[in-house]
Amino acid sequence: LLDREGLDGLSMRRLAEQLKMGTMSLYRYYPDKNALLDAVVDTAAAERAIRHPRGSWKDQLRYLMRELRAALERHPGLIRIRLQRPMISPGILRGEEVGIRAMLEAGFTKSQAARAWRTLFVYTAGYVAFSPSDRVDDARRQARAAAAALPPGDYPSLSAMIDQLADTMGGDPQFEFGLDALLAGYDSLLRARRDTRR
Amino acid sequence: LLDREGLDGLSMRRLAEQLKMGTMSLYRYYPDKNALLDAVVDTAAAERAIRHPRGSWKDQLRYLMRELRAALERHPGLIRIRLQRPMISPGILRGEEVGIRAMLEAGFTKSQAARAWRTLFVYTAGYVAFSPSDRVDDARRQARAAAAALPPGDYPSLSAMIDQLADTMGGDPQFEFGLDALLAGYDSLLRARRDTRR
DNA sequence: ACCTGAACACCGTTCAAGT
DNA sequence: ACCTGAACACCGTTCAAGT
Repeated sequence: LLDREGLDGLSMRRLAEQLKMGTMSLYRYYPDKNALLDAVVDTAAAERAIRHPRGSWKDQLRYLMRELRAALERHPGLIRIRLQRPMISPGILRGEEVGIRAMLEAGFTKSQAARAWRTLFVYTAGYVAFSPSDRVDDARRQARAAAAALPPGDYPSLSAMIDQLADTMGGDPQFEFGLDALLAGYDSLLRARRDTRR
Repeated sequence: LLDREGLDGLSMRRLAEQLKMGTMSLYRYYPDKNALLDAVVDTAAAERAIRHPRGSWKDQLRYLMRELRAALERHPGLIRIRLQRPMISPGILRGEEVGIRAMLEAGFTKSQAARAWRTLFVYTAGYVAFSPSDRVDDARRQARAAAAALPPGDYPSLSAMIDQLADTMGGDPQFEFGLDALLAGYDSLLRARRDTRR
C-alpha cells in the first residue's frame, strides 16, 4: 500500500483514489481510519516469518530482536502507527512466545522473563523510532553540527568526541551495542539467581 | 500551553484563539508550525534543572535517566513531537555532557561512552513513548485481554503468565528493571576492558 | 438494502487587502 | 512597514440522497 508516502501521506481520500473507488466506499470495509490502521499493522505482522531459532537463549533473543528490527524497518511509517496505538494481536505475540520460552527454560522467573522481553521490545522499537534507517545520514550530520556548535567550555566532553557522537545516530553497530548490553545485563541477573539458589 | 489537549489538539488556529489573536499573527513569531514545535521542545528542555549528580557513574546515570523520564512525562505529547523531529539543542545536551563525563572518568572509551549514552536515551525515551504514564491501566487491561484470548496450545508460555505480562506495560519497577539491566551490561563491559588491559 | 456524493467541521499556509 | 482576514488546498466523517 502506501509505504512510499509515509504516514502523513496515507489519507482516506488518497487511498480511495489509489483504489479507484469513492472515498466513502472505504467505510464499507472499516468503520473508521483507526480500524484501517489496525489492519495495516496486523497485515505487516503477518508478513513476519519467524523460523524457530536455535542456540542459547541469548542467541535466540538476538535473532528475534534483529528480526523485529528488520520487520519494523521494512515498512517505514509502521512504527509511528504502533506508537500511537499499542496494539496486541496474536501475530505480534508470536515472537514473544518464542523468546520468553527460551528465557524460562534458561532459568528466568516468569516475572523476569516478562520484564526482560518488554525491555528488549522497548529498546528495539525505540531504536527504530528514534533512528529511522532512511534518515541516518541526515541525523549524523545534524548531530555533528549541533556538537560542533556547542561552547567547548561548557561541554568539554561532548566537544572532544564529535565523531563518536555522530556514529551513535543509527546503523548496525549502535543497535548491536545496546542489544549486547541488555543481554549481558540479563546474564548477570541469571548468574546472581543461580548463586542465591545454592 | 496545550499539554492538556495533546499533540492532536495543538493546532495553529486553536492556539491563536487561546492567545486571543488572529491565526496568522502566530506567523509573525514562527515561520511555520515546525518552528513552533521546535520552540516547544526547547522550552521544555529549559525547564529541566539538572543538579550535578553525585556518586558512582552508575548512580549518576541512574539519576539522569530517572530525571529524563520524569521530564518527558511531565508534558505528555512532548515525546511524540520529539519522535518526529530528532532535535538537538544545547539544553537537551546538558544531561548528556554530565553522563558521558561520568563514564569517561570511570574508564569507558569515547566510543563506548557515546554508544552507552545513546542506548540509555533510546531506552528511556522509548519507554515513555510506548508506556505513556497516563494510560498504564488501559494498557494493562488490554494486554491481559489479549493474552487471555490467545489459544493456549500455540502460546503455552504466555498463557501461563498473564499477570506478569500485564505488569510490564508500565510503572516504575518495569522502568528500573531495564535501567538496571543496561547498567549491569555496561559494568561487564568495563570489567572486560580492565581485564584485557592488564 | 446497499453504496456514495455533497456537506460539515476541521487543518496549515498563501496571498492580498487592510492599517 | 507591519499585521491579519479571506481564500486555497487539504483532512476525516456525517448524513441524506441516489440506485
